[in-house]
Amino acid sequence: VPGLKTTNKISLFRNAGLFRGLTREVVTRAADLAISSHLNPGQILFYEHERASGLYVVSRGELRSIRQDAEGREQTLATASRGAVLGLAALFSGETFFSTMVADSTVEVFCIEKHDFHQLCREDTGLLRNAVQMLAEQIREFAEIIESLALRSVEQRVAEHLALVADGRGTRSGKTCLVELRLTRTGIASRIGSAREVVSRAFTHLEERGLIHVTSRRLLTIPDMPALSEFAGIASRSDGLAL
Amino acid sequence: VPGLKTTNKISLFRNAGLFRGLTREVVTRAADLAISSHLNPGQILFYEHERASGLYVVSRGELRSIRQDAEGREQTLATASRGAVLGLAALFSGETFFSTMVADSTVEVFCIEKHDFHQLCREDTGLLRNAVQMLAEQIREFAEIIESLALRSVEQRVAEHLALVADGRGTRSGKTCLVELRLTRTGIASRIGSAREVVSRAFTHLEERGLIHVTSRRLLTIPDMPALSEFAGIASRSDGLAL
DNA sequence: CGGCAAATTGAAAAGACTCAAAGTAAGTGG
DNA sequence: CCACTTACTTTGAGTCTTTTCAATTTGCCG
Repeated sequence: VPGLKTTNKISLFRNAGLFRGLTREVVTRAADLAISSHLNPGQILFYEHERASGLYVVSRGELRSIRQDAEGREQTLATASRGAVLGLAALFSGETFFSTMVADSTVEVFCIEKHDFHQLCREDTGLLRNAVQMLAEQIREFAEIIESLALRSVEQRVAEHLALVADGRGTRSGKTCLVELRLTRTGIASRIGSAREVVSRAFTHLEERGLIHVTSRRLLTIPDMPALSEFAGIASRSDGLAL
Repeated sequence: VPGLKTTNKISLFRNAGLFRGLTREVVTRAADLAISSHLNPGQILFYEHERASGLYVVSRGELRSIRQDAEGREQTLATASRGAVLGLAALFSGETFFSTMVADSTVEVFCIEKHDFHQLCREDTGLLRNAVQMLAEQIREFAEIIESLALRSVEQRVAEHLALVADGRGTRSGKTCLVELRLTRTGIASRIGSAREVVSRAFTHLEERGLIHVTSRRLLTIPDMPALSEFAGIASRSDGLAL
C-alpha cells in the first residue's frame, strides 16, 4: 500500500536527526524525493572514492562505515541505524565518499539525489542548520576515535568500548551494569583498531583485574562502571581537568 | 591607525575559507564584530572541554589543535595558519571545544562572539553554507588520520607525512622533490602519533631503503615521489581500487 | 550428534616505546 | 673567534605491547 509506505517514510524522516524540528512541509517534500533500496547483510551501499550522487537515510538495519588497507584489515569509523544519515559530508566537500559503507544486517535506506538535497537546503535554512550540527557532532566523534587510537592501549580501548556500550544500552543498578554485546570479538577489534585475538586477551585481562565479569560470550557484567571508565582513561564530564 | 587595521582585517576575512564568496557587506560586518588578541609561542588559545564562547580566525602565526592524555603525550589533530577558522564545530555541537589549541609561534587571532556569529549565519545563508563545507572537509581529514593511525605502521605514517608536505610545498622536478621541513622530529611525532626517537629511526630506515635522502635536519630530497607514496600506502586519486 | 563459526590460548616475532648516553647544530656572550 | 649554552637529534639496549600463526576449544544450530 503506497499510502502506508509514505506515512512510514514521513515518520522516519521526521525523527531523523537531519530533519528534526523542520516544518511538516519540508519533511514531506524530502520524503517524496526519497527512493527506497534494500541491502543484504554484507552488501556495500557505497565505496570510498566513489562519486557521491546522493544522501541516504537509514530506515531499517545496521550499517558500518569503514576504511580498509590493501591487506583487507579494516577500521570502523561509525555505525548507523534507523534515523541515521549517510554520505552527508561527501555532498558538501569533494565529490566522493570518504569511507565504504557496508550493511551488517538486512537494510533499507532511502536515497535523496544530491541535486534535490541541495535544492531543499536552499529552500529551508533549518535543514542546512541541522546538517551543520550533524557534521559538527561527527567531528567530535572522530576526534574521540583519534585520541583513542593515538593515546590509549588496546586494553584501554576495549574497556572504553565496553563502557560506552554499557552506558548506551546496558542495564544499570548502582555502579553495576549488565550489558549484552551485539558485536563479535572481530567486530569489536574492527571498531577499536586491533585484531580479534588481542581483544580476546583484553577481555581476559579485564576480568582478571575484576573490571568486568564475562557471563557468556555476548553477556557481561561490569561491577563498577566508574572504575572501568577510569581504567579506560575517559574523563567524565564532571571531572575537572587541572592545568 | 585604526583605518589600516580595519582594512587588514577585512582582507583577512575575505580570504578566509569561512567567508569566501560572501558579499562585501557580510564580510565587513563580521570583521567589525571581531576582536583581536595575541598569543606568545606555547600559549593556549583554548582548552578541550572549555565552554566555547566564540570562534577564531587566524591572522598571523601557526597553531595546532591537540589532544593529550594524562601523562602528557599528545596527538595533533590539525594545524592552522592565516585564514584558518578555529572552534567552528564547537559552536554547532555541544558547548565545549573538542581539542586544545596551542600557539606554535607568535599568533594573532580575531574572535567573534558565539552569539554574533549565529546571528550572522541567520542573516546570510552563504556563511552557513561555507561553515558546512569547512566542517565536511575537516571530517574528511579526520577520517584520513584515523585510517593512518589504525592501519599503518609508524614508518608508513612518517612516509605519508613527508609525501604530504612535499606535495604541499616541496619543489618538484620530475619524480624528484626537494622539501624543507618546518617541524622538529618531536613535532612530526605528535602529528603522526608516535615518539621522537621512533620518527628518527624511521628517517634512517627510509633513507636506507632509498626513499628519501636527508640533506640536513630540516632539508630532504625525495628521489621518487610515487615510490614514497606507495610505500606509505596512499592511493593517488588516479589509482583504481579493485573490488 | 556433527559441523561450523567464533573464541581462546600458546608461542614466536615484529613493532613500538622508553631511558640513558652521546652527538650535532646554531646561537650567545665573552 | 672561541667556548658555552641550549635545543634538537641520533643511537643503543632493554622492555613492553601488539601482531601473527597455528592449534584447540567452545558454543550453537540444524
